[in-house]
Amino acid sequence: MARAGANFAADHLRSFVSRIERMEEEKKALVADIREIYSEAKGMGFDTKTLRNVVKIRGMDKGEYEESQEILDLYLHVAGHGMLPEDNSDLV
Amino acid sequence: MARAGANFAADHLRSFVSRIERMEEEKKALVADIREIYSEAKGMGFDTKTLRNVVKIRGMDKGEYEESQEILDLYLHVAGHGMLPEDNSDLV
Amino acid sequence: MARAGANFAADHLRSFVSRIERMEEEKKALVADIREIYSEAKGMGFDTKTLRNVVKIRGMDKGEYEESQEILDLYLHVAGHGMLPEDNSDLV
Amino acid sequence: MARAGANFAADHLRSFVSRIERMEEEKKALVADIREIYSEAKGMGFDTKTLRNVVKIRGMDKGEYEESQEILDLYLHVAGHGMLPEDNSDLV
DNA sequence: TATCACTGGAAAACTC
DNA sequence: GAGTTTTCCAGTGATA
Repeated sequence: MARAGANFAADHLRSFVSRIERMEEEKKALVADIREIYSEAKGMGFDTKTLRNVVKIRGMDKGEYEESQEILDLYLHVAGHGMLPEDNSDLV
Repeated sequence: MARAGANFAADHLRSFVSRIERMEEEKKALVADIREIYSEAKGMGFDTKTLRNVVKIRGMDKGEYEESQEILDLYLHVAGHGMLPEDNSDLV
Repeated sequence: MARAGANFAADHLRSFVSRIERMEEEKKALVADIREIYSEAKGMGFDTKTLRNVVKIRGMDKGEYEESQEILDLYLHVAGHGMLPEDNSDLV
Repeated sequence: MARAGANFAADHLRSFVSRIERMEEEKKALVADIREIYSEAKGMGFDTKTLRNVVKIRGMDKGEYEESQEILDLYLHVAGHGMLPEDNSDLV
């Protein structure tokens, strides 16, 4: 049989493509499931946006979140007043 | 001339469409300008996401922001511990 | 026992959060697996970018069809108001 | 004078915020104007939804063309690797 | 009022 | 590890 090498490669290619496509399907289903849970929570009166925030924050490094809050506070202070509050930072 | 009414309507339609399209262009340009400012700020070392947050919060009613923060804190507490912190709320 | 409602809600909140976090973990693992397959294919001499394009094209057909249907619906809606195709000249 | 750097940064931050807020206001006004035009057209007997569709279709052509070009690029990239069109049979 | 669709931003993932 | 692209979600506006 001619082109044995090509067939060999083609077989592998087919295999890779089908494996990937199968996993993409699983991933897609998983995303749909997650969305479904949020929807369910919403149906019970929970605030979806806040819930997403909770999951995000819990997934963050602890200090990471606090730091981002501090930066936000600093920006808010500076934007809202004529002078820097404590003069203890270069802002960025 | 026949179809005077139709032409009349067509003239108005043309006018409406062109006026709308012109304003849509202006709006598009404005959005691009705003994005440009954020980009400029970023180039000076400011954190873009935080900056957007500042603008958003400043545009919110004051109590509104504080309330959303309190709800977030409550959710975080509940999600992170086995019991409710103060027992003074129905959560939602 | 007092506060049954709050504890009930808290239990649900914890349940939602843990279910979501668990699924997010699965999703994360799945993404890693997919990446692994691409890596394996690359090791066998396949061009990763091309392989991704193949998967994308194969998955795109359905979506493309639906999108073209939506555009057709738009045209039909306009045409249904006597603006297309004969009256087209009156539009611009 | 100490802290010149911080004040400098603070001034810039305030400037960015006020410029953005001003432009957001303009954008808001523009959106209101567009809505007003649609309302005016409606008052003259035009169907608002159809009118919006007309504007959308007229604005869509360019984008649609670019999208089809991207799809073509995908195909060409795959074809450039000897997978299309003759070797198509080996793919699936 | 509430749902639907769309635009625009944030985050994630792949590439180099 | 940085930049770019892609995917996802929040917010806004229109419609019923």
